[in-house]
Amino acid sequence: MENDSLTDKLKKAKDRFKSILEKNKNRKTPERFAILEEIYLNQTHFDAESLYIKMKQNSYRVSRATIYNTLDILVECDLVMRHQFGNNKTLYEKSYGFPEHHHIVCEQCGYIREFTDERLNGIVEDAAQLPNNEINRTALNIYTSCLDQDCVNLH
Amino acid sequence: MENDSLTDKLKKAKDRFKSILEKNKNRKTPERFAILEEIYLNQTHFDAESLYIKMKQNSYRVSRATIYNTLDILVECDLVMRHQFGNNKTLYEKSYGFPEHHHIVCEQCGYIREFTDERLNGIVEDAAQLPNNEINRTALNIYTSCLDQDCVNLH
DNA sequence: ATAGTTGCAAAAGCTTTGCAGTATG
DNA sequence: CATACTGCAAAGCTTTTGCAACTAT
Repeated sequence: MENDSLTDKLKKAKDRFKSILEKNKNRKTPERFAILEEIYLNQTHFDAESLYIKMKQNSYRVSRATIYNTLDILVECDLVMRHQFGNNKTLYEKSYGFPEHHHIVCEQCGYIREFTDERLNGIVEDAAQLPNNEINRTALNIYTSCLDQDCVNLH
Repeated sequence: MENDSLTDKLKKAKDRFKSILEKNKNRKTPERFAILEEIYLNQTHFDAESLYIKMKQNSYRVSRATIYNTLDILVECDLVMRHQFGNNKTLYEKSYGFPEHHHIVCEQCGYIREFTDERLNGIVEDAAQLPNNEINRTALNIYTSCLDQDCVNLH
């Protein structure tokens, strides 16, 4: 599934969303699917406001309230991940059908790179050994600075 | 130094703060040292507002603006670390003289545990290998849920 | 003396909430 | 046709900013 095209991934995400909404007796409104589509056909690491603006530009009129509400649901459904990279801004990222990964964030220009490392699993499992707990998610963020002046242009 | 008493650590933190302020030609105001003292003699993982309230309760009157300003400086001086544990709140933690560690955060009750793992260093070094970058800090956060109802009481 | 700091209050930025109207099941 | 959902605007929270008054050097 990780080799699917963008539209394949969108389709699978929609199917998942549909079935979870049905299971939970939530309504399958056009707004919810339009938001999911906007997210899955576009770039990763976005904030709520940019998503709002982008949908307005695409002539799809949704309110901010619906954006926030739907993002909450999508996170709950494991279709979207919520991140915080140290600047008091919440960023989101499509996640269903994409491999788990971690982030390297430049504190100067905000550029975000992704990486994976198998060894992390062992660390996390060992660390979280405590009765009555279950791991929901793990975030490993590496914050860097560019050594050159023109940080933004380098990436 | 990691075996020093709280007051020893405070003293060393004050010395460091003093010398960095002098080096940068910043003023050594009583407010700045009062805030440092409040932080170093108290519990870890606090937010700006609680610090503000606590100082007011201790009859030390500082403005919120000074709290935020001083926290910025303390972070810059490596005397305090800034954290975000996924709930849009910035938490701070005294750090000078305390071993580096990572966090396990219960998403239900907010309880925070700390852990260390030597193996992480290798992962971080391998991940961040890119010219013109330098690592400022690394945050590994494990988010959990309690499986029991009375989550808060269990910890 | 002078410029860095403080305090206060206003403003900014992001997110949540209340409510009237709408549309899904 | 009942009620979950949407849109809008207001409110809430945390953090930042502007400016006059103060004080460390």
